[in-house]
Amino acid sequence: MSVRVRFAPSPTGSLHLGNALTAVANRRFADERRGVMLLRIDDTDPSRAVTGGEEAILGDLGWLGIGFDDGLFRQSDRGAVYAEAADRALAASAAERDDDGSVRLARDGTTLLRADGTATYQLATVADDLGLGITHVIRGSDHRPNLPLQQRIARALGGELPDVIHHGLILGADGKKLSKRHGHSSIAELRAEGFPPSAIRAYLEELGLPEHDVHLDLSRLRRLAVDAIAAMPDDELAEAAGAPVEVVPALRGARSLVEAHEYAQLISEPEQIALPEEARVTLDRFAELRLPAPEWLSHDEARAIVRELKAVGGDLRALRLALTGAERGPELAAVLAALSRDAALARTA
RNA sequence: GGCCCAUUCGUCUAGUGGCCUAGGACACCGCCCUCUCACGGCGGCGGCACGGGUUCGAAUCCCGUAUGGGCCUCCA
Repeated sequence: MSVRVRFAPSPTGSLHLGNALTAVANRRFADERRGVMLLRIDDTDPSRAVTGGEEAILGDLGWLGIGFDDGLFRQSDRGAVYAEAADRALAASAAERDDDGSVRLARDGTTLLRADGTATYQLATVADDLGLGITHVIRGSDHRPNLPLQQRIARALGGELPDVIHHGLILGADGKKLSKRHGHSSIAELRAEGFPPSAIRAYLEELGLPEHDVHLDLSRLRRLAVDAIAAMPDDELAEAAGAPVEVVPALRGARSLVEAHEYAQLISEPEQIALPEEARVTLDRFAELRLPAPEWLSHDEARAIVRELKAVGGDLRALRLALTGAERGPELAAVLAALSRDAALARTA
C-alpha cells in the first residue's frame, strides 16, 4: 500500500513555524516513500476563519517550496461526508442523537455533529483521515491527547485510525509557547525579516521529527540564512533581493535578504555625505586609476585597482564612503565592478 | 489539580549495556585572514537533571523525584 499523508492546517493566516515543521515533515515522509501528500484545510469552525487565511497558507507553502499532490480539500465542503459518517456511527449504535439534535459518541459523549448539523473537528478529522485514505498522520504533539478518542471515533465509524506520529513543538528561545510576542514566529514574519525560504526549509529539515519540544534557535536560523544566500545562483539572489543581476557579486556578504536589498540600494542610490578633506588624495588617485580603465570593470580588474590603492596607502574607508555613503557594506571591488566609470567618478569627484 | 509526553554542552543533536576521559554542528570567547560585512583557518569554554536500583560494567534498562511541555471546548 502506498503512503498517503496529509497536511491539514486551519485557515488562520500565515503559517506558524511549528505548523511549517509539520508540513515539511509530512512532505519529507511522503517523498522518502514515493508517497502522496495532500492538503486539507480544516475549517470546520467558521468562527475561527480569518479572511485571507487560506491564501496566506498557500502563499507560505509555495514560498517554502512545499508542494502537494492531491487536494486541496476543504472540510467546509465536505459536510455530506461527515453527515454520512455520523449516520454510520448512529446505525452501529456507536453514537446517539442528543435532545438538541447533536450527535455524540456513545461511549463518552464527545460531540460529533453539532445541533446545526455541522461536524466538529474530532469527527471531521477522523472521517477524512479514513475517507481520504490517509496511511500516516504526522502532527504536532499538541494533538497527542486526542489520540485515544480519535481511535474510538474511527472504530465507531467502522474503521481503524492510521498510524500516528507526533513530533515536538517549536517553542520560543525562552522555552515558552511560541507566540507573536517572541517575534519570528510566523512564516510571514520570517520572510519580512529577510530569511530566504531555503534557510527556513533547511532549519525545519534539520529538526526532523523532534521527540521533544525544541527551542527556536535564531542563531542557527541566521547562520543557515547566510549559507543559503551564499548558495543562491546570481539570478535567484537578484530576484530575492529585488536588485539588478549586475550587482549580485556585491550582495554576497549580506546576512539576510533585507540586508542584501540594502546593499543594492547603497550601490544604486547612495546617501550623499560630506567627506573629510584628507580623503581627497585617495579619491584623486582613484580617479587616475579608474579613468583609463574600461567603462565596466571585471571583478579582477576592480580588485587590481583596490590593491593598487592600498599599496600606495590609500584610504579605502574614504573610498567606500564616497561610493556608497556608508561605512559598511559590500566588498569594495564588487562595488567598483557594479558601477560604471562615470558613476564611480561622479561619486568621487 | 488530573491525564499524557519528554529530559545529553547556551541551542540542535550523535549515542539502543563495554569502542564515552561523551563525538559533532551552531552560538559564545581568543587568535589569524581582512577596506567594512560575510566567508574561511586555528584554539578555547561548555553537557549525560537528581536519587535509588539491575549488572562484572549504565548516558544507554527499571523505579521514584524534579523540571519542562502538551491537553483537559459542540477550537484545531
